[in-house]
Amino acid sequence: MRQVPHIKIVLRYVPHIACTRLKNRRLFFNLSSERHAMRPTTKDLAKAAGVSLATVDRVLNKRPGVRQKTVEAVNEAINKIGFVRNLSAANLAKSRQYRFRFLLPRRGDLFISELRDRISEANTGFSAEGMDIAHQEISQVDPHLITKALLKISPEEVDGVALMAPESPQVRDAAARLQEKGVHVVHLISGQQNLSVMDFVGIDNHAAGATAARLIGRFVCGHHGKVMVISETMNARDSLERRRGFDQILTRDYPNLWALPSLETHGDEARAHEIISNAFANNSDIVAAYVMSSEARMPLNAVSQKSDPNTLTIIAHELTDRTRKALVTGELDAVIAQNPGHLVRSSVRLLRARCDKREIMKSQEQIRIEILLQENLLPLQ
Amino acid sequence: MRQVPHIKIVLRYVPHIACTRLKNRRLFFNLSSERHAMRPTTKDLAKAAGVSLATVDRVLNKRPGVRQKTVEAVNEAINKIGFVRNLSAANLAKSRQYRFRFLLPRRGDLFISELRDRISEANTGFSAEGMDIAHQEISQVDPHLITKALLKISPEEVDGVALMAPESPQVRDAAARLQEKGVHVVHLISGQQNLSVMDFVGIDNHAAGATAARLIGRFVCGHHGKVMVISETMNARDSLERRRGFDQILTRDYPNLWALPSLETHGDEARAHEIISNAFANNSDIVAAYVMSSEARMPLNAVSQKSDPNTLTIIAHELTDRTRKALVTGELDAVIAQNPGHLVRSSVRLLRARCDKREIMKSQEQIRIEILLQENLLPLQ
DNA sequence: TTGAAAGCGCTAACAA
DNA sequence: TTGTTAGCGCTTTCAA
Repeated sequence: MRQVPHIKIVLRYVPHIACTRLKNRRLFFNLSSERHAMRPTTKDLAKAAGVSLATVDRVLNKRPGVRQKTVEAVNEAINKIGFVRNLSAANLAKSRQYRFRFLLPRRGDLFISELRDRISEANTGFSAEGMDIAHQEISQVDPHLITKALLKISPEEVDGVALMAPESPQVRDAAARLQEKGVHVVHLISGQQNLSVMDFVGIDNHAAGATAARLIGRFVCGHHGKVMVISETMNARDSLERRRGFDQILTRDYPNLWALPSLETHGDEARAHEIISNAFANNSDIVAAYVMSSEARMPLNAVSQKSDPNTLTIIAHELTDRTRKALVTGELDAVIAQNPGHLVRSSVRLLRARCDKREIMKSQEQIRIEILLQENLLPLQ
Repeated sequence: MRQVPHIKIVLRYVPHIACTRLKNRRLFFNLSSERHAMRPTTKDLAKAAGVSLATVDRVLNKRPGVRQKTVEAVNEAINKIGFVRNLSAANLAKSRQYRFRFLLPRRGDLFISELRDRISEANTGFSAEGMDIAHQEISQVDPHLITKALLKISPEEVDGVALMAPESPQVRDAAARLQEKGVHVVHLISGQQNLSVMDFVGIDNHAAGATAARLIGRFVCGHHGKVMVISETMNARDSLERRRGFDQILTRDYPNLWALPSLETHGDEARAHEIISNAFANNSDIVAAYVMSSEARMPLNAVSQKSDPNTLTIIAHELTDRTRKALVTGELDAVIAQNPGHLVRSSVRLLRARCDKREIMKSQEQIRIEILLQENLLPLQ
């Protein structure tokens, strides 16, 4: 604790002593001629390196047109004086605006609408940081239509796209072309993961399937029987991966259980009821059901109508009003979820990092596979 | 898509067309005399409201000294022109620096060191936003010492404190006095939750205990037997709440299980071994163990030494190197965790919001109760 | 109760 | 290859 000289002057500069204000500290330290506690600025850095502000800026932003020797001198000075750039100042000076678009499937149910809500929330939350975030729905019936929607996007209007669409060669090409035009693309939830250079935001689907199998295996308690697996479609890479992960654990660790071939609802209510009824009719010993797709409403309705949820172990994906209710009533035994808010914010951070040519903390952007039971549901979420 | 007049001029202003730059847009729109797409600034707002910049600022920051009528005029103008303040500019102009301190127990093991790592990570990550984050260890043997440590903190050196310490009247008083001095305080992990006006960052411990009971109940599969409950101490409010939540679910839903009285290790390795050995000696029918405290290493070692983890269902708290390994080998059946990175970042956001007198999004700051199995562990974390 | 004006630290157009 | 300089949008001091 240092003595503050001329305390009245200091106080005069501090109308609301809530948090430290550098300006005061500047004054304070100038008076006591101790400047070390202030954070060095580009100006200090320029002085320390013996160059101009412009050169410092060039080095900091890795812009070309600086001699290697000068670059080194600046970098040395950075370490020496412990310079940390002020992001607020940089953002202000750049006056950047980031326009990001989320492309979501038009045919979506509860989970998509959850996502939409998080997107508009993100738009509100990030708008003070110069972001303009919106979503747009695209038809998913034909990869061609997705491609068309992608090609319509121009770098003059959009800086980044988060695409939620099933993988296909056409879509992949269109996304690549978009990137070349200067519009950054991340794949959201579905689409390729780890495979391409493009970023993927979503859970590891193989692990998610494995988690489902583990929960079912443990919850079923050694009973022998069949496990129903229900998906919207098995054409999507994410469904395939979930199924692979599921089968791997089930066959290895639970010989008492036998997983039936995947039932595909195609998002059609009537069809869902029909194929699920049939499965129950043809298999009297179904002890569990795994609802694999992100829209659980229809399959869940069909399963619950045809069976006793108290004796059947049911696991579904994603937390929506429907699955939350099912969890609370005991209709569902567990939900495996990826947090929509996290998905959206992670996409935004990734796109922004790409725009700024910044590296991202991969580990912080990993989307966790959440296991939700009745007991660990958060009251508000 | 509008036609851009004088495209060459525009291009000249856009050396790296990575993301939109407002400046160009300004130029662009000025040329085509369409200004509506630009985000209004305080200047625009001042003009629209017919007042000066200073007055606008006073209204925006809810500072006193403005006539009610003027306030209303400005607020109307905000809605009319759709003004959204630029946070970067505000931060820059304020040159604020936030100094936050995490006070952690000195006697901590793996989980505390995990927290420490996240704190220094946060310090790196947030330093570009003018934050200076550090941690400090305090002895927890005597509430008096915690109180003393709290009272030593001065608002001239610290803007906010995240306190991880068991609740006690003395500590509560000291924290309150600190707040009065202008140092904001949040309680981290332990300490009061919901009870006081002070913010709490951590999981709902009652729900966490209930989750543990549910998992044990389901994993044990109807076998009859006793459940061992191990804690560091039962003097802490968080342990009590976990125990309450645990008992509630176990007695209500699993009459086949009987929870033994809590064993208290007091963080002592020898004692842990002794009391756990005794418990096994006195109860031949223990089918599960719940390690309730955040440091699971010692209890886990003791339990594993005295029993066969393959037949015993074990649940512990927090993801550390030890529990991660235990999960992978099957020694542990599940881990109930609160993410240390989230805890730290949430504390920082809360403290910052308090410094800025901003409201926070309660729902976004809720710490989730994670259930971790072998299958949903993230590769890097 | 209000307003004018000088910055905050960084960026980028332009000059050299 | 480097430097000078005018802002970016907001805050705050001081004067009125």
